[in-house]
Amino acid sequence: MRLLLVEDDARIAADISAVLTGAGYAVETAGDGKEAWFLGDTEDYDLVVLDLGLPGMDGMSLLKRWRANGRHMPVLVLTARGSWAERVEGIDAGADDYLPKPFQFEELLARVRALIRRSVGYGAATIVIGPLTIDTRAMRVSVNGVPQALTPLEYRLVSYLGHHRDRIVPPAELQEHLYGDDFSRDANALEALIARLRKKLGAVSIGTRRGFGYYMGESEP
Amino acid sequence: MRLLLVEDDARIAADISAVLTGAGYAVETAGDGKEAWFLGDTEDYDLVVLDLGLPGMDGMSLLKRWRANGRHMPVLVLTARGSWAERVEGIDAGADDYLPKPFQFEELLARVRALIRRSVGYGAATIVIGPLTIDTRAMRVSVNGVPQALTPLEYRLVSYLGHHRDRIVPPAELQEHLYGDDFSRDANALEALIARLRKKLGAVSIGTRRGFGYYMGESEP
DNA sequence: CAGGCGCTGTCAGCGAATTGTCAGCTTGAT
DNA sequence: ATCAAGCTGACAATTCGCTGACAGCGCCTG
Repeated sequence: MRLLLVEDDARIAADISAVLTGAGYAVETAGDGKEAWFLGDTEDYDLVVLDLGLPGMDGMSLLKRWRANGRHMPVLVLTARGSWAERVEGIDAGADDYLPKPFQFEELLARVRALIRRSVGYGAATIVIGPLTIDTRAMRVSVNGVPQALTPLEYRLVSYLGHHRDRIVPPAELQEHLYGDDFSRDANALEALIARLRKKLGAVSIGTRRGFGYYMGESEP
Repeated sequence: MRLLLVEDDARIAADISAVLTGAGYAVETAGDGKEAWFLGDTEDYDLVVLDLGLPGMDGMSLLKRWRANGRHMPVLVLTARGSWAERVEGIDAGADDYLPKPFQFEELLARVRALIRRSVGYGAATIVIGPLTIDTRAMRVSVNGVPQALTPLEYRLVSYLGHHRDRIVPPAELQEHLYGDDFSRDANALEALIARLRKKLGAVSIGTRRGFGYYMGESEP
């Protein structure tokens, strides 16, 4: 799961980012409205956490412009001023949920989970592919009912492939979702990761189409 | 996805073309305004990348004339002079997005993706030619509903011919698309590739017009 | 603070799929 | 009939992806 965090206060951004990263999400941060606009308009995120009252561009108009451009990702709005009028305006603008500051990180996580579940699984919090089961709520994976201990990166990988089942995912896309914009990684890092994952899940789980990418589920020609 | 790149500087054109091709688009290049006008007016592109300041015909009037002729494909304008007045004029003329030079290729790709997504809305981009179906999103090809295992190069070849159906494509153009500027390859490499592809797809699929080139679909003189 | 441990990136080597090359053959045009 | 363009099968070279080992890093524990 790939998240965009829009927050101008660097200190707060770092805290929230740490919490979300710790929960297994790939988090990218935008510090001002312009950057947020560009990222949200051009990249694919599974969810946006948006703080109102940004420098550069008002958070509310940012949201409106995304929606006007047909961007439908769920947006969780953080606001210090939880007035009723603002809530209405925000929902009009296309916000999916509100969280008044200050808040507990627990609650942030719960709402993030709820929004993602609502948008990706049509209510279903588990993905089943053959003998493999991915519980996106508990972030656990089991094979033939036997729970597997996956590392955070491994989980993000199965999760992404699971959400895009029956589709060939190019390595570049996986890199982007796993590592964000960080281009420092060797291409081999991904291959090593996949090798470890296959060892844990059993060879049947992740398929390769040489020259194209990886997939889970039915995609064999 | 089929793109037209209008750029007079051959060196820059080659670079951009390579990047876009690498991202999976079928790219054609026009080096001057007249050629661009002709191609943009007669062929169907999913997006045009237009550099202003061309010889032969001003990019801005080119754009205006396309729009006047009812061509609605998205246009991404590249400009060295990102002045406010010019932006306004460009948007008036029908540009969908601006990218000031110099730019990172990453950013170009992101904007191209965004424009295409906005215009087609992730529509199922499948090309059907007789018994042959090309799913450009899943990068899969099937004959009479039976999926075929194609190698990356083979796929790029059918994809290109599919995008240019009913048109004779000269071997040189195919070479350029498949291999870029890399002239090291023997001319026979392409013929060998086509032979392998025909074997997989059935002989009916790719036609030869001796002395002119290859084609898919109908091509009676 | 030292030591241990789990996670992940890097490296090097291997095997296999993909693709280029070659030589000879077929086909179509003049 | 002749010749060049194009086709094809075999083979070689190259590239791609996989794997096991190792090392650096951060985190936890004692």
